Amino acid sequence: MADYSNTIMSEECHQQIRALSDTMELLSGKWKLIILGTLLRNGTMRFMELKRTLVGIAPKKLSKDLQELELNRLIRREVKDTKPITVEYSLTDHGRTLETLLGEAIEWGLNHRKEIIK
Amino acid sequence: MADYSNTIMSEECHQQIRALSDTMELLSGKWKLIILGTLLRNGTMRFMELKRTLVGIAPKKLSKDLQELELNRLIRREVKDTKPITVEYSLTDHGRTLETLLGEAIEWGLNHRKEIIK
DNA sequence: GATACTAGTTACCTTTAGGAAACCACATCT
DNA sequence: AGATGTGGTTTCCTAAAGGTAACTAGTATC
Repeated sequence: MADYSNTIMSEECHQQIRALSDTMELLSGKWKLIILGTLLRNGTMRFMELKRTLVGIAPKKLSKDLQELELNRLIRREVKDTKPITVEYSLTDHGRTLETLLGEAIEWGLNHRKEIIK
Repeated sequence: MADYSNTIMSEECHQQIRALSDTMELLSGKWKLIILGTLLRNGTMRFMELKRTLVGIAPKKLSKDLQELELNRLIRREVKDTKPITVEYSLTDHGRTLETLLGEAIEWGLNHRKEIIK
């Protein structure tokens, strides 16, 4: 998406910006972080469980975000042979590696609020 | 902006989500991270210096993003009494506290690329 | 007086993100 | 046969993000 190839800087710097953009793009949007956070806390959840927990999300959005997260191997989608069929979503090991980063982003956000209020 | 007040979860969890949303909202967008990164590397820069370095950015966008970053006290705007007047932008101390977080986001992004390729 | 550099602003247009409502196939329950 | 629950998809619409181009005001230079 973002292409800064014309931007004046070193190759190493370009790599870093690309990595940063990757990370941001993956987590950007109104619901992705909430979905990840919810799965991080609750473990495995079904589609309708997620929909009921994330009050206000449209099924279309939930479906689309889950697909994107799955494509990026942050979550796993498993169709269970129950009747009616249920679909379980859970974090992958790779998805769980986000936990520390998110923790620090939360810390920074809390601190930022203090900075802005004062 | 984002309001998850209906979402089913504890108050503490709400605070964390708010903090995370704050952080993300601040850094989201096509250019903000690049602007911050550029100022982090180069120190103080003028408007036109930034515009020339960030090849492709429209002056309108640069101006708007700089205003937002200034409102959030991540950068400082100083009008110099030169002729013609010049305007210098630089990170605040608070802005510099982002460095470690960005560093980890870069690390995660690099690792994520390896994970996706394999 | 025309040109150019400073730091922007304004008006207009396109693209993307996201929401609302309806619908689908399949299965069970009554 | 009709209602309900599963996990979605489709269509339509609105709002926000971002790009393009032209324009401004002030100063200095040719």
